[in-house]
Amino acid sequence: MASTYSMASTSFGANSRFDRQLSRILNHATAIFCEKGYEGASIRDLSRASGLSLAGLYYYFQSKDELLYLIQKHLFTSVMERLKENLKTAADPEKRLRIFISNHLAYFLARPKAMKVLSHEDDVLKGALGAEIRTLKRQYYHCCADLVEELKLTKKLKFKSRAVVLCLFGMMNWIHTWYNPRVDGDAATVAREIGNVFLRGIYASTSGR
Amino acid sequence: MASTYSMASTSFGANSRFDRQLSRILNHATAIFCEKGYEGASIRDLSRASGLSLAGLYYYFQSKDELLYLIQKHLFTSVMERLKENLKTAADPEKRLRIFISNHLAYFLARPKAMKVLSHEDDVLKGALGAEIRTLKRQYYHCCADLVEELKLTKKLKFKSRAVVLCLFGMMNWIHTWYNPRVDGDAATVAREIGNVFLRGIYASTSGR
DNA sequence: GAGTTAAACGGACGAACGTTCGATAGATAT
DNA sequence: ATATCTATCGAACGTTCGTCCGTTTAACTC
Repeated sequence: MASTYSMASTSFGANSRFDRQLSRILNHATAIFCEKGYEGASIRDLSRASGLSLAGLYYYFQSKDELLYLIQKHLFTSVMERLKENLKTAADPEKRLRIFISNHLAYFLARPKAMKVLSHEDDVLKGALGAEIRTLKRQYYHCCADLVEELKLTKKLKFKSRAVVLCLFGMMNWIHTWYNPRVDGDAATVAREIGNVFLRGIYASTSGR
Repeated sequence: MASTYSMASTSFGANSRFDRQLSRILNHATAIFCEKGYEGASIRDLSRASGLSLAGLYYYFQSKDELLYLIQKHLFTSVMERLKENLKTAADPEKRLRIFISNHLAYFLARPKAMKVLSHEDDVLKGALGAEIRTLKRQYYHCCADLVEELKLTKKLKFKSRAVVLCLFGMMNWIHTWYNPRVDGDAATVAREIGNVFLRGIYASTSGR
């Protein structure tokens, strides 16, 4: 009974055979959770999709909850990892915020199904697993909030930080409901457009109304 | 067997005793769908919450699907009704767009659970019921898109209309994940803030980048 | 090639699911 | 007083659910 998991960079990270198979299963699970929702998806759906038996699947995880936990945890740690790497290349506050936006969109528009699972099954997990995911999410939020605060101080802007940061997340995360690469261009294009709206939106606000 | 429903203005509209009871049930259903999600919520949960038996509930609707349909349909028609009323009071394109935003937020921040059900259970309805809801949604989207287009022409602005309209919806609809009236102020306050970010965001864009 | 571990399986468990049937109490109409 | 209709109920139907037990095959190790 293998009970520790290792995570690498691409997809769900694969070293040993166990990791590779688990990765395959998590990818199938992501697709199914995306299509039917966590509650609407059954382990039997996953069994059909992955070609493994019901009992065979349970060799790789302990419960349906843990399945969702593994997916969400991997996504948060993975996008955060890339963010930290990308932020090293710039010191200018505006550029750094643009990097956050393009990192977020590049990562999640390349994984639209994962994006939906992350934002749609946001508060499904209860107990310890849910608490851990919420912690990761809060860390990611604060990365963005810090960048906005940095910019705000540098340019002496005036706005409610909480509100505008959550506006930015709204613009970015709502995308999974409408994005079509053929109509809307690639991730970099959308990142530039959202960055434009957001930065102009907060730049003009040096006075009250 | 009663098979036609009437809808009035407040909550779920109540004329006859039947309508009043149906309204009560739909309100309970909204709360439960909000808390557990459509798939995760059971008719038994609704039975417990409403104090009616399982079989007694089915006197008021034909299926769980129809329950969700009734909720979503009422919300769309109801918010649209108010919008049209409110738009009568202004002719200036910018004011009209601000009215759309404040109408949307006033309506949905007063019904946070309904807001979540509407955006969270967006694509669960299949078949004819789902198609009808999607039509209502498209109409509502176009109301907003037309207002943005109006403003764009008047002020000779330059941007991808589709992208910015969906950015606006993103900001507005993401709110159900974070809004706290004690921290973030009332609906009018949030509407002003989002309106500021959005309008400044699109006003500055008369050139390409 | 014997022995051990890893990986998968069939088949079942009890519980919960959406839905329906036939019965019934109260109200309304004749 | 009788008949009809509205609103409700208990009890069950057939499915599907997540999970687990015992066993078997496949893959290494020595």
